[in-house]
Order: sequence, then C-alpha cells, then structure tokens
Amino acid sequence: MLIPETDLETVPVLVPLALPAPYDYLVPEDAQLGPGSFVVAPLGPVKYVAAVWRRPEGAPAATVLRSKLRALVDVLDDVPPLPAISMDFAEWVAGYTLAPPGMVLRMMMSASTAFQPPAPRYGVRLAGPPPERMTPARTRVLETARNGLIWVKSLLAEAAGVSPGVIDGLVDAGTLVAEPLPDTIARELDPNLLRAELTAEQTKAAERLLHNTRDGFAVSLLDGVTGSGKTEVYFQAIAETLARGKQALVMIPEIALTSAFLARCEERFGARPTEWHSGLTQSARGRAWRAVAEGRAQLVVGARSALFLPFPKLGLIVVDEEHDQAYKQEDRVSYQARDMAVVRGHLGGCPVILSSATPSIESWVNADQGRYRHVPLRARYKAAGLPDLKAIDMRKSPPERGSWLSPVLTEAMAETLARGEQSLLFLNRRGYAPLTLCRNCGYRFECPNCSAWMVEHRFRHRLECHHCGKFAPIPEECPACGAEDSLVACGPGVERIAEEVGALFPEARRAILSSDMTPRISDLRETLREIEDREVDIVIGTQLVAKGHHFPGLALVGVVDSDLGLAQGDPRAAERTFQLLSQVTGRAGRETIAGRGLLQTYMPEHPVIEALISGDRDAFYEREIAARREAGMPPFGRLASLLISGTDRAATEAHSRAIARAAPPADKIKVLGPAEAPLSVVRGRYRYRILVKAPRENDIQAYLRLWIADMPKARGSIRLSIDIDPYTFL
DNA sequence: AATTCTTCGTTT
DNA sequence: AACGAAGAATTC
Repeated sequence: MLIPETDLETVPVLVPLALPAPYDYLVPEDAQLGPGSFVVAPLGPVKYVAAVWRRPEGAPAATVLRSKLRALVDVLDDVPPLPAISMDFAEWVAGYTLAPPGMVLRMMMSASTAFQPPAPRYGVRLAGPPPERMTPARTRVLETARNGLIWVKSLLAEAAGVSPGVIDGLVDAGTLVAEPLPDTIARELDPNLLRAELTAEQTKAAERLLHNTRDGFAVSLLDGVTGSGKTEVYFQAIAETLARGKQALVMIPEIALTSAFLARCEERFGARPTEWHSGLTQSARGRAWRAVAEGRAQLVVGARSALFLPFPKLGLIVVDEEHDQAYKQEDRVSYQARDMAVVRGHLGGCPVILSSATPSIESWVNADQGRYRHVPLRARYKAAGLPDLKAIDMRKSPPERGSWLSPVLTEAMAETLARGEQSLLFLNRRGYAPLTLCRNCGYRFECPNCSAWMVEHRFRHRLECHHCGKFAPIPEECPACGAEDSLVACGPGVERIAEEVGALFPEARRAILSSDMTPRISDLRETLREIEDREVDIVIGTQLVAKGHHFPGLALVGVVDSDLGLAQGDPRAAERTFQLLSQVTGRAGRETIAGRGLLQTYMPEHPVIEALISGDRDAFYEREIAARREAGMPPFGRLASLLISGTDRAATEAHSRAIARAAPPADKIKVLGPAEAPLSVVRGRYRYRILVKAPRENDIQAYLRLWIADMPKARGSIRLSIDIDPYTFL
C-alpha cells in the first residue's frame, strides 16, 4: 500500500458517461469545492464537465495508484452545486434502473450552455435623439418602439414590418440603444393573482389536497373525470407552495404540443412558468436549467425529463395525466417518470400529486392499499354532463364496401353538422393505409430494415416505415411482377378516413390532426386554434387529439376502430385502451353542448367496451386488478425485460440462449424466453426477448446484478438492453 | 463518449 | 513487413 508523501486532497468525481463509478481527482490548491460542485475533469485526452461526488462512508480515500491521479482542470464556481437530494436521486435511479450513475447525471446535466458563462442577451430601446435622415421604415420603427420597452431586435423588425438592417441602422445612429434583456425564462409569479371560483366539491377536494401537501412527503391521487376542474384544484396547492417560497414542478405528457396549459398558468399566476422539454433551443435550455438551479424558477412545467432538473428547494410535484404512457422512457436510461416522481418526492420530503381521469392501475392499487391518498372529484364542471356513449356493432351495421364508417356514425355526423356543431373521428393510425399489396401477384411492401409493412402516406406521396423512419416513393407498378395499376391500399389510416368524410360531406370543413401532417409545432398550434374557433366542422385525428386540448364546440366523437389497441398481447392493452378511449370520448360536450360518443367495434361485449358504454369505471378497474393479481402482473409482481439485438440472426439467438442459461437459480423468480421479439427485426437488427417475472417483495435488481456478473459478455454487434418495469413488449 | 490498443486479415 | 479495418479496452 502506497502512502501518499504529500497530503494533496483527492475527491471522487462523477463524469456524465457510462462508467461504473466516480473517478478520483486531485484538487487544485486553494480550490473551493464540495460534493455537488461542477468541475472540469480531464479524462484520457478529453475534458468533461463533471460533478464532484461523495465517497461512501468507510470507503478508502483513493482507489487508484497515486501516479494515475490527475488534477481537475477547472472549478465552475459560478454554477450552483448539484443539490444533495439530486445526488441521492441520481444514485437511487441508477440503482433501480441498473443504469450507470454517470448516465443519470448526464440526464441531470442535459443543458450544455448552463455550464458556459451566460452570454448576455441584448435588446434595443428607444432612448436617443431621432436620426438625421428619416425614412418611412425608420418612422414605423420609432412608432412601434415608442412605448419605451426593451425589444428583441428581430421582433421589433417584425412588428414594424421592416428588415433587421433598419434596426441596426438606428442603433448606429444612436436612436436605439442596446440594453440587456430582462430574464423572461423565470419571471416572478403571483400565487394570489386569480383564484378561480370553485364549486363546493372542488373546494372540498382542494382542502384535502392542501392538507396532504402541507407536511412533507405524501402522494395524493387526484382522481377526477374530464372537465371536473382538476387543474384549478391543484393550482391551489401550487399557489401555497409558491407562497412558502418553494419551487413547484408540473409534469405534462407531450408538453411541446400544448401551449394551452402555459397560457392557463399565466392567467392564474400572472406570468408564464419556466418551460422544459426537448423542443427548447440550446440557449433556452441552459437559461432554464440555471433558473431552476439558482431557485429563480418558481414553477416549472415540463416533460418527464424535468424531473431531473437540479431543484434546490422543490416543494411540490404534480404529475398531470399520470396514466399516460409518455411518462415511460424506453431509450438509454429507461425509467417511469411517474414512479420516479414519487421517489424524488420521498427523497426531498416533498408532496406529490398524481392527477388523472383514468388513473393507472398501479396508482389505483396504491390508493386502494393506503399508500396514496385518494382525492376524488366526481362532478363535471359547469353542469356539463358526461357524454352519452354507445357502441356500434359493426357486424350488425357494417360500413359499405370500401369504406370504414358505419351508417349509424355517418348519420350522427350529418345531424351534428346540420346543427352547426363539431364532430371528431378518432383513429390511432397515421397515414393513408397500413399495408399496400399487389392484387396481381400478392406482393406486399415491407420495410427492408424492419419486420413491418410500409405505411402509405398519400399526403406526402410516399411509403413510410413507422419503426425506422425509412421512406420511399409510391411506385406506379408492382416492383415484383411489374403489373400496372395493381397496387391496392389495405385498411384505413386517418388520411383515408378524411377522404371518406370528404366524399360524404363535401361541404364540411375538415382537418386532420396527426403528428406527420403538421411537421412544425407552430402549424399544429394553428390547426388547434382553427378547431377551437370553430373554423372546422369535422376533425379526423390520431391520439394527438386526446392530449389536453379543449374543443368547446365538439359535440360528437366517433371512434373508428375501438378494437385496435386490444389486439396487442401486452398486459396493459385493456387498461390503455380504456384510458385512451375515455379520454378521447371525454372531449365531447362541454359547457353548453350535450356530447355523445359512438364506438365502432366488432366486439361490443368486450369488458373494455362494456365498461366505457356503461360508465362503470370502478367495475372495470376491479376486474382488471383481479386479473393482474391472479397473473402476478404489476403492481402485484415485478417485471424486467432483457432485449438482445444484433445484426446476425443466429449469433443473436445463440447469445440470447447463453444469457438465459446463465440466469442464477431462484425459487420465485421466473425467466421466460428467450423468444423472438414480436417485432423481430428493427433497423436491420434481429431482436430476442427475455422476460423476468418476480413477486413484488423480491429485489429484482439484486437478482439481475448477480445475473449480469455471470453473463457472457456481448461481442460483435450484439447489444443487451435492460428495461425495469417494461411497458412495451414488441 | 472519445480515444488508443489489439487483433486479424489483407496487400506488396 | 506494412497497412487498415474492426472490435475491445481504457479513461482517475
């Protein structure tokens, strides 16, 4: 054992890479740092921004030879250190998901500009004398800037209808003066600005929620039907949190699409909250991260990744639409943000609110067993009733040949149209047709890289693979037999339904809402506004329409294929279909309009369809929970999925078998497979799955760690990815 | 993640 | 022997 000659200090440093543990570094003399400090660490030939970590108690001071130690290059002392709770959280998530801790730190640091000196942002203000030479364009600028506010150059040019050069000219002339822009990423909020009038029931729910959120960690399940005012109720809890000087986080699935929620926050608290999602620019990301880390961001509204922001004084987490699958991250570190929100709350002693009209089975069981506190909210707001739902038995009232809408549905649409109200047709399938084949030789268009059909997108004139993104033009003739005009589209997508609607109601104004129809978010927001302002009569949409948009004129929702989600052999198929269809049909009828929903189905007796029609939600939950308990499925059992993939089919299968053989023996833990994945090839990689099933009380991570240690190492192109609590089984 | 080291197969 | 490509190993 080498005893250091000089007593230079060393610290463990976690680098945001897939390394197994923190590395030790020498601390430069007179450097001020502690756990959480951000530093620049040399690693091999490159330098990384990394975080000083902490040594587990009783661990040796340094684990490598003194001669290997290198000194930190820099200490970023103007960046607030990572809070201790964030470090706890990173370690917890890494342990649970079996991801390297550095990869979790990477998620926490995913805002590179936050670690660079903040670039001062300048705007211009009208402050100097008018220019010697006046021009019409200059006059317009002076008019526009007359209010004396600080303008972003490009916005001032746009507002005045001049080119940016005019602005620069006025700056040179001394008429406009450059001044630092005020921070708009974290404006101050007023908790008491606009308190909504609450009904008696809402007041009661709000009081229970406030009671639950007053002393530290507790999880509340705010369970209220669509339109019952859940948001107003949890806004009260947010207001209290802000008033106490703490930060609040609201997570929303697909926040990049919903500006409506931000507008609502602005109305309630007087300024836009801090946004956090993948659509932000690098610079906005960096500024938002800093605002959170410095405690200036009082309210953050974000996607699941917002949970990993370095909040120094987090006082409340709200998970809106907590049942939504978008909370499950599958790539890199796979985690379920709803569950991790509860963990984050627990570690930080802060309350958590899970909000949904159709709670996840997991949260429902937790509430039932007393781990979460159930806060029900039953009545719909402003006297609007729940929509009247009916099933259309497609065996009894089939659509005409070559069409997909039953006469029962089209009649209801005609009535709705005649009353000047809006209809929505829901089909969770993008494009025109999911399969194209040659009627002459039977050739089917398949993706060359995936075991999946190429989906026809007529709007974009091409065939697309929804798994790898490959696309190709639609050929005139069959590539196999050369026959002309022999290609037929099989089955409907939203584009095809829109075509049918056009033929049935040529005078009606139609809009398709699908992620691929509106490549830019601004276009989508424009379409949403048109629908809201009733410039559209019939909307045809994918699940995009289910997410948080409010269409006040919507009277009828038609579900084109209610059975679509039920076919998949995955344990949550019934639950997911129930949630999705509840949410979509719940869009019908608010405020003054009576809503109704029609579900086209070939199996009206299916429990999911029956539960939707009868509105007996609780009976459906009971049934589903009993089935899960019986099968030992989550939340009564634990699942983990191992996905082995590689470019060589035989080698991948052989390696999968070798992995399965290495599984340590265990009484209660079952290892199922390997089996070829249902989607057997994606992006040219063959896929095999192993499913691990354990009783709830077992430590499945400990089992997997043992297994991984004994496993043959993946070689060549073969990769293994582990997913704890998997949600997809394809 | 980014680089260097190792191995293996080819080319001259 | 020299060169290159591909894959494995290393980084404190």
